[in-house]
Amino acid sequence: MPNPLTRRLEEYTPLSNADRAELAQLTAQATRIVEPRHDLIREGDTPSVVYLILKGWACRYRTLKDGRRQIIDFAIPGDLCDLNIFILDHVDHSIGALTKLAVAQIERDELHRIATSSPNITTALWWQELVSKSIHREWIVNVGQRSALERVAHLFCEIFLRLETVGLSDGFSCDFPPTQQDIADATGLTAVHVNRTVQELRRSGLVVLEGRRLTIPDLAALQAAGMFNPAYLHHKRSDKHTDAMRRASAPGAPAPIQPIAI
Amino acid sequence: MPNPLTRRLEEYTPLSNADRAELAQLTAQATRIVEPRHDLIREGDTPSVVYLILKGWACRYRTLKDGRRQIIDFAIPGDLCDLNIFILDHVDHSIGALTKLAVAQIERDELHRIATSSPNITTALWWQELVSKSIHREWIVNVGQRSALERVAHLFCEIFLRLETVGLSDGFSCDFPPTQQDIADATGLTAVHVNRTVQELRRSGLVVLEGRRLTIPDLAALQAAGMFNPAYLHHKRSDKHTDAMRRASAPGAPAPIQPIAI
DNA sequence: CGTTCAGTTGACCATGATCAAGAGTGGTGG
DNA sequence: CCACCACTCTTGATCATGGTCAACTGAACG
Repeated sequence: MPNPLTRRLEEYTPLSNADRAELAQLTAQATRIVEPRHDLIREGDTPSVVYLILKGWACRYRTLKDGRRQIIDFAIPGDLCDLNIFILDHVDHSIGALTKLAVAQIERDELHRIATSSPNITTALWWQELVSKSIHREWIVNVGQRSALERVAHLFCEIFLRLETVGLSDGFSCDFPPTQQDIADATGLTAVHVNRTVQELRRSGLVVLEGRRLTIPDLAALQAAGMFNPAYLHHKRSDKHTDAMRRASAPGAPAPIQPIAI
Repeated sequence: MPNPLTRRLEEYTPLSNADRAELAQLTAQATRIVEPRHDLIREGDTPSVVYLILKGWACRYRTLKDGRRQIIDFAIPGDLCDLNIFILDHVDHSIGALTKLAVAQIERDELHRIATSSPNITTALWWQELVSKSIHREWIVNVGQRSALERVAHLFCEIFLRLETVGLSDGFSCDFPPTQQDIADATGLTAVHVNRTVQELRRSGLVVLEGRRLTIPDLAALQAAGMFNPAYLHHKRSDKHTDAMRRASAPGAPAPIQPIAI
């Protein structure tokens, strides 16, 4: 079974055996362990390495001066943290461990070497970066427009599908370490209201959430309840249909993607 | 006076005269005019060009099936739309014109040529991409955690500073074409409540908003009211302090940024 | 076996939504 | 030039979603 990063990247680009070997090597870099509820990176830091999550969950978050906290995104195995250290000079958000966390520390130079030698990997890395931006956009919609029930349902759908693409679901259930307070911070609700909302989802049979494990008996139903449309995740599978249609309607069109140098 | 794109990019990287000439050429590409309230790109499209906003305002947005609309970001002169067409195969959001809009259409190949020949420009383009991602993050915080008054104040601060960096403010006022309904869609409020909130901001002397023009008599006061911290915009000026501190504390450190090929 | 932390429940409250109507403004065509 | 239309802004009355505060339960872990 391939490692999570390889699985994620192959979600987008077909990789050669050489590419896979390169990625395996990345994964084997110096590993750092972070204890639950400790920070991997803190706002204002200027990290010199890129972190690759090998095992465990983390969350990106920002805090306001008066203590309010907003979780910006969850990070799961296969996610890279802060490719942007190549460009921006300090990180603008913190990353905290939700569980015990194992991360590979990838040196700038190492990543740079791979990026120059394996264009497939580079494209796939940027793909991950852009998908995570698309996820940000969806979160703005989530907190801005959806009701409490929709928000929580939507979050469950997203997490489940993202875990699925890295092989961390068994088809209808997955680990789910965030506490109700974490869900609250991610959805812009309070923990009390998240509790009531989760109970409602349970009552209507849409989710089973217990013992840090999430089960979704009927994904389509939960998606409907959360107004969830997976297109924004830009997964291969969810794009298949659109892809096929586009190729059919634009016969002479898309050459393989032209990578852009940076 | 340099064009808005040049101004924006120089906010990050010093550009050579050759770089500036290249950018001027980009700006001189085929121009497209879009009427107010019409779409430049629609969700699901697979555009073959990158748009550069020359004049006017646009907004990125997503809509839910039942008509709810969330504005994800405003786009102003100097903003590039969808650099990601190099990687993702369909756009996941629409871009609509708020005013009459003039955009330059930059062909993939053209951009690719410049990217390979001018590393400074490439870095600067990716910088813009990453900053806009950071802005997305801040919007999640805005809609997720802030009160109505804070949200609107925060939006005003952001827009004002972004316009300032492209030379579209006179120090304390700027154009502001979005309607109160647009502000509502951007902040996750209703138009009625935005109206009351704007009135409150007016009453306390924090903003003057009339005739599509925004005036901020006391920016520091408005920033305080909106819990606004400009760090997330990654502007040169707001980073100066941190930069200086970092250089002082890490003597042997940061070599010029290693661009990563893609 | 006590302490801690997540989850749960209830009573009450407030922010912001909804609905509806009217006022101002600008553009268009008769 | 004026009448009309469309759009934005404004205001009031009422309502509902979700917040706040506080107490209690239960499981996990030393």
